[in-house]
Amino acid sequence: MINKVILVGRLVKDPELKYLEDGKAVTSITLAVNRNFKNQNGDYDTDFLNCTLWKKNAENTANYCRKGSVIGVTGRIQTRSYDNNDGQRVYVTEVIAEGVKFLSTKKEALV
Amino acid sequence: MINKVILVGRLVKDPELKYLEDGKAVTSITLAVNRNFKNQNGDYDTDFLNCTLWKKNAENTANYCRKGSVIGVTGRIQTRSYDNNDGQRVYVTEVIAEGVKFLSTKKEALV
Amino acid sequence: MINKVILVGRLVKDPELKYLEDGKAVTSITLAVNRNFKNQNGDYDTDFLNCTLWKKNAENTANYCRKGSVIGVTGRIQTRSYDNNDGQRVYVTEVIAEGVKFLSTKKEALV
Amino acid sequence: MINKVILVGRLVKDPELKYLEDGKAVTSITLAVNRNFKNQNGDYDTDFLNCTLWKKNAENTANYCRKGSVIGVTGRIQTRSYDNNDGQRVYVTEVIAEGVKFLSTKKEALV
DNA sequence: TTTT
DNA sequence: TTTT
Repeated sequence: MINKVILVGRLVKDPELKYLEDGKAVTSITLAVNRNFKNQNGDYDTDFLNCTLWKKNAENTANYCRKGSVIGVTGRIQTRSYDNNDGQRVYVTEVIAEGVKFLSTKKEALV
Repeated sequence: MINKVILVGRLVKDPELKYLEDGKAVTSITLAVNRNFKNQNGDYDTDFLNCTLWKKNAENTANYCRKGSVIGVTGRIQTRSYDNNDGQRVYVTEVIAEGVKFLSTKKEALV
Repeated sequence: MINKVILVGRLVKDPELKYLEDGKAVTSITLAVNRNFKNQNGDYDTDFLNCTLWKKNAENTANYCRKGSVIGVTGRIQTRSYDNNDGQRVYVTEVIAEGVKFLSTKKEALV
Repeated sequence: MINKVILVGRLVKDPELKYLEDGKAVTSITLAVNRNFKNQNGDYDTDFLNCTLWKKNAENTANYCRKGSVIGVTGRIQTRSYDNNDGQRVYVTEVIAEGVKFLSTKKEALV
């Protein structure tokens, strides 16, 4: 089946790089993506989309991006669930990045 | 900014059509989208993705699709949050459909 | 930069598999993709989009698909140019497939 | 069927705005999109992709963008053919923009 | 938990 | 709450 996502948005905070026990790099980021159309009050809502980056994508993003950086992410939507402390099932939907593109001000980021 | 999603998957149950007070048609569906790669146990996981359809898209899907139907959805990811009965904030991520395509067996569905 | 294409359409003829001198498998297919909106005469135009598939994607498509098969292709748009026999420069735009999904009638194709 | 394209690239020259006899605004632009992977010589090729913009998208792009501006385009691939002066059939593939996003340096362009 |  |  097909599952493709393409996002361009801004980092809501500095990315934090972690390493799993097996040495794999991971970073979880949240992208603020402003909508292109106005709501009933006449202003633009924004969606806050969680993305998970792996390996080189994780390391590069942690190295080159900061809160406010504009980033393009291509990937897929993934769902998972877990039981929280209150014994309730929590459903999580996030974007798993397959590619990342740095689009911020600095010219070199745009190559 | 950019926020695009393209999915092809199967309906996990019959779609239920509702009408809001203002007369607008809505349908919430869940698409089962099998992944194209195997997990560590050697089988294919599937993601269950909630999509919201509006107006003609909602009505047509309710009329022409059933549990198991293969559907293509194009749209965007949206986030929203609400407080549940226990006073906890719940975060919801769903796909808002802009286009829907019926891809099931019956030839006429594929036009 | 970002360059993503997602198509679902029908094969206009049986795919022909070739092998390059280095042993790499290639298949060039044309997808007929019906538009979702009517032209001024009230009928649906269709776009005929050339796609190039490599390796396993090429071999599987040649093995499992025929004229009329419904196929999903994800990939990127590529441009190239060459000089034809009359010494004229010809510009070619085609889709390079990164993933292929068989969506035809037969149930097993849809896994 | 499904036909979706998402591009982020740079304008290769200033956009030229035209108006058809019926008053509709059109702009044809070419986006230079650098590939994310190296060719056999170790450098990055770039694809030059023709896009056609209509109405407000055409006017805004002509007003706010210049050669070198970074632009996001979402839309579909379209094919058409015509006979050139030498009586030869020429096939054209281009991207018809449905949405445009200005991503250049100037902060305000990124809202 | 939210960016310009 | 999960489809083939």
